[in-house]
Amino acid sequence: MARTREFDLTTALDQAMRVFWRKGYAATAMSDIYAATGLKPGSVYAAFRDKEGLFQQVFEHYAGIFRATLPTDRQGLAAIRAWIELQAKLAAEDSDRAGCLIVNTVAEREAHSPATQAMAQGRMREIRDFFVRHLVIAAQSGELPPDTDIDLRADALVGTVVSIMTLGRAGADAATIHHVAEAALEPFRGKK
Amino acid sequence: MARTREFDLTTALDQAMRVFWRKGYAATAMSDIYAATGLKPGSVYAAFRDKEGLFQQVFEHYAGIFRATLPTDRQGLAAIRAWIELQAKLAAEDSDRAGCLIVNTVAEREAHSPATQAMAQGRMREIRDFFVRHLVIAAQSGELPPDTDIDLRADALVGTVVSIMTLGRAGADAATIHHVAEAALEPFRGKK
DNA sequence: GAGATATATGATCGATTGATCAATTTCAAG
DNA sequence: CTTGAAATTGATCAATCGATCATATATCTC
Repeated sequence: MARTREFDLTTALDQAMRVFWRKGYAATAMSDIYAATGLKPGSVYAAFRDKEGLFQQVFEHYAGIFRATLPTDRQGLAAIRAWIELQAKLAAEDSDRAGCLIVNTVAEREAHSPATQAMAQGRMREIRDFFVRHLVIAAQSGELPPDTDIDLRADALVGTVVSIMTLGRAGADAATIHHVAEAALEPFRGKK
Repeated sequence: MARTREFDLTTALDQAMRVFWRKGYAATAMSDIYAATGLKPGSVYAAFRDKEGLFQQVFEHYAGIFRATLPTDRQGLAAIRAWIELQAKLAAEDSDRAGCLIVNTVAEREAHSPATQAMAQGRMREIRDFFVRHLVIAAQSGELPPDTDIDLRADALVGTVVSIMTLGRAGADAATIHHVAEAALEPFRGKK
């Protein structure tokens, strides 16, 4: 019927992702995308509709990768601790200082359409749900007191992640980032 | 000798500030500045050199206002508590969802020149110094144990502020922001 | 192989970007 | 009042923005 696509969609999304991730949406020009992917305008627009469409697919691509960092082999406080420490490590080691595309996107709110904003808010909710889930497990298993304020602890942990990501993007040094993570895990200290 | 300026520099900076604050640097067009200030291109460029020069003066203008929010009538933990709670209140009530221009600027690092980045990093340091100063006072006055890890506590508090500002910009609801503030002040709870 | 159809290409679109400029206006010094 | 210097104005600059297009090319179905 027709000619086949010569480039790999996922590879292109991955290359475009790095640009949006590092530069942000508004500061990224389509010419940056052409340079990063090696594609020409026509191919990009045929495959991704427009800049916003490209970003949304990039965002979903990122969200999938990001979701894979959530631990599945632990439960309760161990899962929370492991993930916070992993993210702190990644943020402290990230030489690109790109932060987290989800946090970057909700923070660059003005530059995005309502539809894109909603996508990003959805992913933020997903992060919060992860914390709630494991906090509930911890409270039920006796790791945390039964009267633990789950909402407060979940919001505080979301705040910690946002902070770690933003500090990473801002170029804060590793010690600062690890201190933030360490302090955030203090309320769970000494509990198995 | 010459014609006098017809507009007030500080007023213009204040009007331009709101635009950069809300939209970010990259997403702000000079035409947005003309609209916000009522000035024409020639006047803006004559007074502020270029977009970067304008932003730097806007940034200094903001930094002055921001510094004035730091409490001077309290010391030690009371000062820290008061300021964190004030910032949480401001972030939760901010209908513009603009966040904090200092945090926004370090987070939008890629869009700024090294000189502008350095200015923003300097202000971040200033915030940290505020925490260090009052933590030292608290430790010396017995509000905190003498062996308190000042660096860790200061970094954690900086992280809290970054988190509150970013969540505010992201449009998080008031409860989330207040939860972050509340959890951050927990290590100091019960201490006079 | 022929025809149909999707993709690749790169020139090019109008709009907007940051910035400049000549012309005009205004004010202070002499 | 004259004169020089600074400020205002609005047109306009080249460059870049996101996006489109006609054309050429490649692939699948028949």
